[in-house]
Amino acid sequence: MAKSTSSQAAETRSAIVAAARNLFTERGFAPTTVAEIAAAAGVTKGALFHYFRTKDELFVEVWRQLQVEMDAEAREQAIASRSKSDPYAAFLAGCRVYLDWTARPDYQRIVLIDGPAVLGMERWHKLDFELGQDNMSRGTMFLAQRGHFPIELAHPAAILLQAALNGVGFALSADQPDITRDQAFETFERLLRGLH
Amino acid sequence: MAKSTSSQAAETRSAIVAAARNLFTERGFAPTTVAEIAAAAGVTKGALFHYFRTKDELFVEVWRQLQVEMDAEAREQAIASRSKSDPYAAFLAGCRVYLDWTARPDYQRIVLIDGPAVLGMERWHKLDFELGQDNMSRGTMFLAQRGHFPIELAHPAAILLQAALNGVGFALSADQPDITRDQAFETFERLLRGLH
DNA sequence: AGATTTTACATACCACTGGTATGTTAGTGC
DNA sequence: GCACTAACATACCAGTGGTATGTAAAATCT
Repeated sequence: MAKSTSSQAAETRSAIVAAARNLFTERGFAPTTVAEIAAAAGVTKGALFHYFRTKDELFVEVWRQLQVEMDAEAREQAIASRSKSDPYAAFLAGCRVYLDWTARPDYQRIVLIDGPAVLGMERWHKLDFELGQDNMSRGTMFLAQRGHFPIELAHPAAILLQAALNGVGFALSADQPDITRDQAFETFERLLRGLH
Repeated sequence: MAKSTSSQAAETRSAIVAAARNLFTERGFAPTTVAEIAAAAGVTKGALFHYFRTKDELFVEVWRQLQVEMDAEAREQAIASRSKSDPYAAFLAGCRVYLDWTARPDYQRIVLIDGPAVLGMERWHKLDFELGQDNMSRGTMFLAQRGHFPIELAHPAAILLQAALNGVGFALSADQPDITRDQAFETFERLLRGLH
């Protein structure tokens, strides 16, 4: 009794991804079993392994989905905040969106915590920094060009700043109220402007 | 044929921890089996589970060991670099030591990558920030007191800066030579001084 | 429009994993 | 010397990711 049309098949597939995303968020990658994922998606393990050769491969798909969503929103907000009076307002808006995402439990657990552990450092570095590092580097490059901070430090600065945003998400989502989102972003902005 | 004296027992225990540390560094937490660890330590699984109730518990011990070593070296260097002309030279020296550790493969894999995934966010946050965040906060607090940046941002700044150092270790240990250790630290210093 | 191949799953099964239960032997206090 | 415990070894188990195999429907070919 195979599902007939290919659109139904696509539905099945995305149901699996959605179920995996929920369970990975709630309980993390390792403690979540593929049987649970299949059950939550309303299919059997056979179906799951038909679409994904391994549990890791399914994880990568979920990981990618989150990154793409985040990136889309960041770009959207960056474009919306474009202004001629403050040429890097757009860049700053993108950073703000990214900061918000780092505080989201799904993004945090899947992308920031389990991501490096499952993918391994080399794949994670390649994928993650490909996506975010580029935007950040453009921002620091802009600052270097008009401030008096050396242009060869633009890339190192981008690395440091993106890592700072990654880490602050952990602090924000921890229940302890020793830091607010606005404080975090204000500090980030000061660090940025402090460069030039 | 139980090992007799308690000193021999301590040796066995530390052999297990050392073997685990090596294997966790080389292959990561999940792919390393307890049987491998026991074999590498020259004992059986029974011995391992005699000392550690669970694989996680063994991991925590390894994790702690690394953190303690790092902290000891940072403190040592900080004290050695104390000077009256530059009152926060000691703080900076500690940061430098920490940066070096974030680029080490064992510290990176065990503490920074697998740590959050295995411990979970809440335990990780508690343990890690207990150890490292405190030092960093003292440094930013010092800066806040004599610069013109608001003291309520000292703690957020500490969080951002430590995360920045965490992240830069990844970039440094990746084979790509787009950033050097000195560039990274110079940039970090600029960010620090930019605060006030 | 029948035959053939491919897709989309379900079912049954397997090797291996972390963990447990149960030995067994040497030391320790009395 | 005798109970008791610490320090392991051995045997075993439930659950896990993954595979091999089966099967019905859809797509494709002739």
